[in-house]
Parts: sequence; structure tokens; C-alpha cells
Amino acid sequence: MAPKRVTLADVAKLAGLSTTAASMILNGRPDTRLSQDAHERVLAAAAELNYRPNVAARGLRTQKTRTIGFISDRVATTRFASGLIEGALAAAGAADHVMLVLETGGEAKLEASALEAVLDRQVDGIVFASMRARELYIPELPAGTRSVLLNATSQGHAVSVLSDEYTGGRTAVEVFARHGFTDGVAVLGYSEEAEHGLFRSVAVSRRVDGVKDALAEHGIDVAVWESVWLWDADTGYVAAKKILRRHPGIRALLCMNDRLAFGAYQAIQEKGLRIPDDISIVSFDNDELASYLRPGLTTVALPHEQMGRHAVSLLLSDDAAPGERLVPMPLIERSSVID
Amino acid sequence: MAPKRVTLADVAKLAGLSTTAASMILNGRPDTRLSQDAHERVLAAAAELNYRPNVAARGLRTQKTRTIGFISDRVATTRFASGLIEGALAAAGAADHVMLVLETGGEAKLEASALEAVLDRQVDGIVFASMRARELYIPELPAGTRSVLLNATSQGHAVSVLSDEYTGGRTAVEVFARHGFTDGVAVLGYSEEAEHGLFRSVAVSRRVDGVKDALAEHGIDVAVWESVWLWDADTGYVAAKKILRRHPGIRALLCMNDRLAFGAYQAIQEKGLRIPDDISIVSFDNDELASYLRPGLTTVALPHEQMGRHAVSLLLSDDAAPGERLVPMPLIERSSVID
DNA sequence: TATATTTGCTAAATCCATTCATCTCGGGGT
DNA sequence: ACCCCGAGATGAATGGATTTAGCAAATATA
Repeated sequence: MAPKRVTLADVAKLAGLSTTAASMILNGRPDTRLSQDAHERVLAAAAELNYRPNVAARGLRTQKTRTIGFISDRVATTRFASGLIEGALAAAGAADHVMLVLETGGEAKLEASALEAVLDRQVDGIVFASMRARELYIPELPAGTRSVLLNATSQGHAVSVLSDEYTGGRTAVEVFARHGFTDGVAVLGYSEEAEHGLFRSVAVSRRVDGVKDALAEHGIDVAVWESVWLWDADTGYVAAKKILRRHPGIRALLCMNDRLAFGAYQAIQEKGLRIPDDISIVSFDNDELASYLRPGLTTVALPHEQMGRHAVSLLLSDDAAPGERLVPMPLIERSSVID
Repeated sequence: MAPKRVTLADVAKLAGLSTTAASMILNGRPDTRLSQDAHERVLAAAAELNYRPNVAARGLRTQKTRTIGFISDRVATTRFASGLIEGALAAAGAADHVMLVLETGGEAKLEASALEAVLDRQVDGIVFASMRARELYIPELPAGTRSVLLNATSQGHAVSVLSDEYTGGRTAVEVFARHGFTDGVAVLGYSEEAEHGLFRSVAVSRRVDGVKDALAEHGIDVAVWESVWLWDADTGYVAAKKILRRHPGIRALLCMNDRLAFGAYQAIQEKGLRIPDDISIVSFDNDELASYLRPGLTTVALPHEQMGRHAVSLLLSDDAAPGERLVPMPLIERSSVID
């Protein structure tokens, strides 16, 4: 039914020229000495036949495929970090590239085969993404294969894109500072283990550092640091309940992420207290939840989409200077902080 | 640094045979008459050099790339439907294929160029996915290009994978039936407009049909159908408040999706009522939210991952019979229904 | 007028794997 | 001694582009 693919040879024949000429013209090579007339004929022929170059054939010759590989642990999968893919996809599309997406679930065996799969397809570059900022082991790549780490770091000199957690931590505290809180503040989710570098991600400890420094600078007195290991809604609920019971004077609560905050909302509202009138809350991540909550949760956003975008444009640019690129974490103000 | 790619010629040379022989042996062609000895030498050489075929070169010859295209409106992007990608990715990986993922945001111009981009790369098949089940327009594809619609339907005889909304609708009602509810039931989110086919998706009207039929069959009396247009947390909150005010006798609430249920929880708890003691709730989708809620929300799940998986295996199988493939919607029982 | 340049264009090699068409060699049949 | 046959293997064409090297005609230079 549909006609078979048009090749460069077809275009050349219709234009009455060689494939060499057609190729040069269609690729807009600057140094060509072909006539104006030849240009017009080739372009017209290509348009008429609706010519599209065969990427495999071109890639074979040029080693460029306008394709990038995106290898992640569970980024597409997890609703949480899917913004990373979204941004990467958008940036790739804007640069007229496509993206091969592979997920490994963090398994070493799958990681190796995913890497082979993209390498076999001669991708122009690879993004190694991680759901939560952590240290990744990246095997040696063939010479000339560019790569960028997204939401991850790695030993050695790789380029990596991360959220600026330290400044983000400060931003959250500054909300309280701006609203005049100097005491009656509780922090939920600070983790001793993270602090001592046991495991978890670099992100966590930087976020905590930012919080601590800003707290000190603004002279804010912290009534209680409630350290929990799992940062989810359930732990948030339990921990917030405990804080409320033991420290009835709390007027402001800083949660280390939105799921904790979600749990805290439940505990607070169950107790008949009102947000933000009785207790103000600031949190991190800007999870989808934050907008559903009532009142809306003020939170320091994880700029996932921006990060994905940045990673891909870095990969495609010629800025390969090793090191970290920090993407700012914007404050999303809703209604969980009293005026 | 890293050595340059090993080609088939290198393998052949090391094995002391022609590339023809090497190719035949490595591809395990059944009709070959090459000696056992030759087989061993080639296999050994390939292993020693860690040979990996160049997919572009092979694809050029065979027209097969072991790559499939996944074109969606906003699937990766939206946290909601990302299970579709997850499943598709898993199935592709299991079949030793990779997936090119492209997002169009639903814009016709981007749809066309996305299609061209994957066609240029000679994909073996294309999945057209949609975030919410709806009618899609699929342009004519080159002969021999297979395609499957995922969470979408299309005019004509395309193959499509959908959730079994009708049965899902019945499932939800049956939960109430099993727990002996015969009256005091409210339905939230039924949409007149959808019913009249104004727009929205096929999914919605089938879901509603299933609910209605099951309600009738079990002789359950519905006190109020609250029809809302936008199915999000905010509308759910407002609508549930209204129901509670006007129909104080309500003991069971069926929400058409989890975001509505989320809003309903807020309204119910604000009023001092308890779930499930005072009001039981059943909903649809199994959004991530459903597990955060307290008590956990019983909901009929959208089997996104299964659907994605099914779509890809269908694409790769030789079952191309046109028509719909319905994937069952499992009931996820949590604690929002009284015993 | 004879030689050097420039202009406009093309033949052929190349990228790498697959595959069709043959080719060689040794043994069996007559 | 001659032909045939099959096992074992390979040369060369193929797919569709890019790119190097170079040819022929037109123009400029001496």
C-alpha cells in the first residue's frame, strides 16, 4: 500500500545529478561549489518525493545517530522522579534527537546489558539517571562516548547534574525567618544516619547542612529535631503525633519531604489544630501531593524537569568540563505558612 | 583509551574464516553446512574479542532493528500513567528490544514529526499510547510497520489494548454489595456529559455503564449521583461536602477516581466523620495517593503496567488480529470499607 | 596561443553485516 | 578414467548514505 522508502539515489535521479551532489546539498555543506540551480533542483526533488534519509545508513558512515541513551534505575517507572525524563525528552526533542529509554531497576546485570544495548545502537551520548541522588558506578565507556550523570554522582571526573540541595535547605528555613519565627520550630525527617554518611544520598546531607546553617544564621531556635529513617507518609504521621504530644508549643514544622508533610497534616488535623493558623509547615520536593493538600503545601521544589533538560543539553553541547552542575530549587509558595 | 569497535571482519580473521562463515555461525542459521570445528573457532573468537554486532549495519541489511517506538501524548511525563511505560519497557527489555520514547503533548505537529523520527530509525513497531483512554488519529504507516494502540482506540481496524472498564465498574459496586449495602449509597464523579458522549474517553462511559448495571443487578438504591466535570481533589472536596450536607444518611460513597476520593476524605474528616466506620469509600485507579490516605483507600486499579507489557508483547508477537484487548482491573482492598 | 586556475560536478571507496551464487575438493558410482 | 554429488567454505553484491579524490570545461593569466 504505502510506497517503499525513497532513497537519496531517487532524489538524485529526479534532480538529474549524482548522489554526491544531492548529499552535499541536502546536508548544506558550506564549502560546496555546486550551482544555485543544482541546489534548487535537489531541494525540489527531495520535497516532491518527501525524501527522508535513512538514519541507519547515515549512522553507519558518520557514527552519529541523533539518538541518545537514557539509562536509569527507576525513573520512568516511579511517578516521583518522572520529571527527569520529561525534561530530558523535551530537550532531546528540541535538539532533534530521540531518546532510547532503558530501566535497570538498579540491578547490575541489567545495567551492563542496557549499556551494551545502547552502545550497539551507536548512541551519541548517554544519560545515567537515578531516581534519588546517589553515587553510581559507571563502567568505562568506549572512547568518544559522552555521558552525563543525572541526579547522581560518580567517582572520578564525570559531569553530573544535581539539585542545589544546600541552597534549597536554606531557602526553606528562610521562609520561616521571613515570617518572623524565632522559636517553636520543629524539624521532621532529619536523619542521624544520613548525617553520619552511613548510606542514603549526598542530597540528603547537603539539604540538612543548608537547613542547619540557615537556622544558625537566622538565630532560629529549634525545639526538636525528630529523626526518622523512612521518609514516607506513615512515618510522618507517627512522628508528627509524637512531636505534638511532647512539644505542644510548636508553631512551625519543617518536613524534609512532602510525604512526611502529608503524614504530618493528618496528625495535625486529627488533633483539631489548623494549618497554618496554629502550625505553619514548609517542606521539600513539590511532590504532586503538595498541591492536593488542603491548605496547599509550601515546599522547596525538586526541579526534576529542569535537571533532565539541563543534562541533555549538556550532553549535546561541547561543554564537557567535569564537575557538578547545580540546578536551583525553587520555592513553591502555597498556603501552609501563616502570614 | 578504550579500543575501537570490533567488527565481524576481526572475528573472522581471528577464526581464520570468511566473514560469511562468521556471520552464519553467529546468527545460528539452521541450514548451514559449516563444520563443528568452524563453529567453535568463530564462537571462541567472538568471545575473546567481545564482539558486538553493529546494529545500524545489520539493520541496514535486514530491516530489523530490535527497536520499538513508543509515541505518547504525556505518558512518561504524567506521574499518573507512567505505569504504561514501565510495563512496555519491561516487556521490551525481556524480548531483547529497546524502546525509543517520544512525547508529543498531544500536538499534531509534534505527533507527525515524532512519527517521522521513529520511522527514520526503522523501528520494528510502534506503540501509540495515550494518557487517558481516548480516540486517536493514526496516520497511514508504511507497509509492514506494525503498531498497537495503548490505552487508546482508533477508527478502523487497529489493535488496541485497554483496561476492562465495564467489568471494573462492576467490581467496585460488588464491594458494596458484598458488604451488604443496599441503600445510603452516593456516587461521585458520574458525568452527564460523558454519558452523552460529548467528549471524554470511552473508558469513562464504560466504567459508568458497569457501575449502573451492577447497581441495578444487586438492587442497590442510589441516594444521589453527584455529577462533576473535573475529576480532581478540589472538586471532590466541594462535591463531597455538598453530598454530606444534603444527604446526611449516606453510608457509602463510590468515587469515580482516587483524586475525587482524596477530596472526599478531606470533606468527610473535616466534618468529624470517620472512614470506614461512618462512611465506606470505594474508588478507581489505584493512584499512588490511595496508599497514602489514612485509612488506605480501597480502589479498582488501572492496570497500567500490565497494559504496557501486553501492548509490547502483542506488537512483537505475530498476533495481529484487529480489535480490542481488555486487561482486567484488579481490586485493591485497603481499609476504607467497613467490615 | 599555451598554461594555470577555478568552477561544477561525479566515480568510487567506505561504514559493517547479511546473503546469494559459486567454487573447490574428495569420494562414490559405473 | 570419467562424471556426479555433497560437504565445506567463500567472493561479491547489497542496503543507503557520506566523503575523498579527481575529472572536464570554463575562465583567468602570461
